[in-house]
Amino acid sequence: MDGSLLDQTQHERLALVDVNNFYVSCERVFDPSLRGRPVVVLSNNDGCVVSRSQEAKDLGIKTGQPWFKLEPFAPRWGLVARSSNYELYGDLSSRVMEVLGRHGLWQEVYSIDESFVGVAGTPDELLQLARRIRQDVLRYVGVPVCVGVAPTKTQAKLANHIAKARAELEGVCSFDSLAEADLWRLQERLPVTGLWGVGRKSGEKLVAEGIETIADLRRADAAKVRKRHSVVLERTVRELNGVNCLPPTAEKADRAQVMYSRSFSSPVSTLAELDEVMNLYTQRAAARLSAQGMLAKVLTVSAGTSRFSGEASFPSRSVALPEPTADPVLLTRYAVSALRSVVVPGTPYVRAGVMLSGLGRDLDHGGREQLELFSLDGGEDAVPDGAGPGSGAAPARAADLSGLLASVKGRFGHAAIGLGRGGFAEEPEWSMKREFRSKRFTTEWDELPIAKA
DNA sequence: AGGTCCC
DNA sequence: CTGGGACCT
Repeated sequence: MDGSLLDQTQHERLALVDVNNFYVSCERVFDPSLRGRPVVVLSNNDGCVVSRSQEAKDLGIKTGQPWFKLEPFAPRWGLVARSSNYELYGDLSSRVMEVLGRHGLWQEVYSIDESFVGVAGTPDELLQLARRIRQDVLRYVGVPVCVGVAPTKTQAKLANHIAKARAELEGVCSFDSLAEADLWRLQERLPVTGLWGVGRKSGEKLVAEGIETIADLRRADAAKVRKRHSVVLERTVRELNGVNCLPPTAEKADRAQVMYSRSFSSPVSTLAELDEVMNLYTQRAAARLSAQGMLAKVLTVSAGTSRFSGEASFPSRSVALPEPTADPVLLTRYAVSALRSVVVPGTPYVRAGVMLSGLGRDLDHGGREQLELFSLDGGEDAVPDGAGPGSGAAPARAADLSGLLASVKGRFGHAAIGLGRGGFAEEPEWSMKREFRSKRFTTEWDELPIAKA
């Protein structure tokens, strides 16, 4: 039956919306000169390709390719590289999600650039809605998305792939608007590997059993698939047949650990520099910790030399903290001395990290995310409510300090304040290489785009 | 704990 | 080709 012509009943469906070439698309929002050209976004330290524009894909560039191998060809190809700018991507991501949320009955953010959205309507209405979603994201945020609409998550993923692959669909594919026969024909031509939930391993195994296309898998006996493979794959089969069996991805449970680990642009071998590194990294980790309202019981520091040259060494050390804390001052002190105790001066370290674990909820944290700047300086405001006489003045101060740091950074930029070297505006020498980073147009006051009328 | 998958 | 997280067996 051709849904779009005959079927006027209401359906509840899922839309899977994702941004095309997300990082590259973000870069293009603020730099239109990148449109229509091959563009790649590089990983930390400008190491290798993590996102490619369509034009870059057409050149045969693969994700994971090291930039230094590509760079010589860049001028000839007109290829442009950008360092990753996660502040920008994170911010644009939340704007995309906000727009999607307006259109759905419910929303499940699946990753930085994709989201499931609950939709309902007749087949025609669903198709219109999908088109409107695409238009709105383009108009309000400026990035292109594809939309796949179907009865189950697996099918919605598939619909989304089809929307991407077939230009004539203009970024939108809704199963209810396809004739059943056309849908089968499409699935007969698509390899089973690459379907959501079918990775390389099970893909190979399926092919060996004669299940080569998505249509083959859809026709397969679910019970047999479960026996031979797994319940996961059984669910995929059932989902392909229109039976919802993937529950909403669970609310993200509290993290078990917070880690901040980076490699340097150039090796670091002096204690003074390693102190600086620990200073900065621990403050980053502590900020994340307190943003999530958690306290840590254990701190682990580590450093590492290059794996490629000579004797590799990966010194690390864990410290049990005297009490659960998120206090950046305390944590930084422990981190600096812990790393000092395991590191050998003169060794060329290329990366270091701080991990906070043994996490628990900070019970005193509820609803106090946004601390006012002046709550610290005197008056009754300096005494947090609920703190009885003699009880916990020190932890309260720590919480306030985290909030204060976050709030100042939010208002005046990341370099505005910090402990020790953390507050220096100038980047230290070992800072991650991000030679081609665009401005943080939407999250730093000093980097707002300027419009001239 | 190890395997698999996904982003 | 790197790392992290989630889920399953």
